[in-house]
Amino acid sequence: MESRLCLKELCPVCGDHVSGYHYGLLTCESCKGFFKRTVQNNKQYVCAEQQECTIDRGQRKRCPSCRFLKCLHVGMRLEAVRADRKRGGRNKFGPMYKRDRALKQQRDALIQDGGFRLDSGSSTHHRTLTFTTGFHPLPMIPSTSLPTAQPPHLCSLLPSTQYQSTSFSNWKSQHSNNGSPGPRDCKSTHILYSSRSTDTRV
DNA sequence: GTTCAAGGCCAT
DNA sequence: ATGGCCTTGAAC
Ligand SMILES: [Zn+2]
Ligand SMILES: [Zn+2]
Repeated sequence: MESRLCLKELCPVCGDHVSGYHYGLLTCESCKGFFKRTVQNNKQYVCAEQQECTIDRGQRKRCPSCRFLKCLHVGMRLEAVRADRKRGGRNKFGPMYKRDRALKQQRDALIQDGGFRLDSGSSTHHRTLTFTTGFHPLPMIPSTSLPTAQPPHLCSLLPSTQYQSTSFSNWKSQHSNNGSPGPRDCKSTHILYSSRSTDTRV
């Protein structure tokens, strides 16, 4: 029942339970970590099939390539991964997370408020919609999750291509190497100046 | 002082 | 490499 005490949403990537907002939307803890590792270490995956692998709780480990692709397709944002690796604080998505939460919360309130529970026959009298919280009648719920966000066209999201967008997307060092699978050593090698990029954490 | 998402740690 | 849990820290 309670939407907050359980977060009954499912991860749009793998279907596992979400643990909160991560890099732009609600995802599970594992996909959060996977996305972070992938972007931070500039991992390059190659699908052994045709980029059509099923990503679910039990198979998400099987094809990192399709998993990362799906991460991007569902809207996880590269720019939410900090190139400078600074911890804590709030990024520019903070307000959006808050609004998205409010939307979901209100939607839930409507549903539980008899929104879709049409009286099972009998009384033909219209029930007065009492908004417990005193909210105004919402025009309509767009149903989509993050409407106000500006989803970059999927084209520019693909890591396989050269050009990236911004922030971490300067893609650090795509030129770092070829052949050797190890971008690694991000810990010892402090890459990049403290670039501010699009991450507006002032 | 509280939030809570972003990064770090480390046992699988 | 994965993912559960921990620490951090600007916004509120
Ligand atoms: Zn997931
Ligand atoms: Zn695949």
